[in-house]
Amino acid sequence: MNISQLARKTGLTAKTIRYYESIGLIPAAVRTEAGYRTYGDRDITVLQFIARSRSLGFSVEDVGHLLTLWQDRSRTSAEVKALAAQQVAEIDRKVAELTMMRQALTDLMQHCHGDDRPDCPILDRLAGEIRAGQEADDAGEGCCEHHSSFRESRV
Amino acid sequence: MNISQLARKTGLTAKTIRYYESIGLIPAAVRTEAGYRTYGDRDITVLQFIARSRSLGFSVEDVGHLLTLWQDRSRTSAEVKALAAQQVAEIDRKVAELTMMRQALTDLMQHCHGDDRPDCPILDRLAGEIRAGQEADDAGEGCCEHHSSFRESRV
DNA sequence: GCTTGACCTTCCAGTGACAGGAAGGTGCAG
DNA sequence: CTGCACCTTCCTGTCACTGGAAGGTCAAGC
Repeated sequence: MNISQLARKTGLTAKTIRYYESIGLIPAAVRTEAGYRTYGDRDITVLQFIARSRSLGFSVEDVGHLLTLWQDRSRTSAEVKALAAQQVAEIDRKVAELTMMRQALTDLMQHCHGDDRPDCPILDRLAGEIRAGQEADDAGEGCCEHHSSFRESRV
Repeated sequence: MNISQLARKTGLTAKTIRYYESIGLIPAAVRTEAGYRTYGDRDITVLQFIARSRSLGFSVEDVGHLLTLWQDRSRTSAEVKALAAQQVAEIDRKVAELTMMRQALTDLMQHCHGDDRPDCPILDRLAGEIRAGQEADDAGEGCCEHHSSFRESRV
């Protein structure tokens, strides 16, 4: 089986498979005389394992760990379950972060009439101006001040 | 005001501010004779606007758009609200994706006793094996086959 | 034998939004 | 004048790939 056949059977791209080989996630493939990579049925299973793990949000590094555990006959199921639990916790963290963003955004939108007029409370609030008579707390600071805790991460 | 003072007042880092200048998100700062960037109070407002927008999940490109709208006295509030709505939709999409991942993960975990024994249904299912007597549908395919729709994105 | 087109190879660059660090210049207090 | 904190630019690294260039290989059809 050539690389694009394997790609088709696993839902990955040939590029991705070569990439996984290059970073050592999978061992180097056997080559034909002409240098073409050849694969067997075992490789389909391995790459599907990887694809499924990635689709569950595990990082490539985590997948490497999972592959090791999978090959290791002496590992305990508790180890694997712990990794999965950690992944669930990470997902929960991201959902919480996104939920806070969503709340802040819809709060902003609620104050905006959203019509033809140029006056826009969303921009005013992003700039730190709080319109009189709408919220009485804080003086030009604190409206959306979670940003240090809110810094980037992967889905 | 030097760059690190501005950084402190906005919650960004000096690196980030220089980066924003380098990609043209903010105009080039005025320099002292020695080449130091100097900033005024207006810059605090602009950078806070940027920091708040970023913390709401807007991409740097989106923030550029928001800044343009902010400066543009003739834009309508509807335009801004539409951008915010788009951002909310994006957040919802990510939450849905994460929620599906979470569900699939907890389903897997539910079948794993998580003890000292090496037998692990999580790994078995990632590899495509469905243990007899637990689920009768599908034959080695289809268990977690959403991966094409599940491919990467930012929080 | 020759061409065509689909495959395969390697290598390099780009993505987004910065962070880290090196090498060197500046400003000011003691 | 000696620290030390700050500033500058430039280069590299992150993560998980993707795109593309330049070139080799294979099988089919003429």
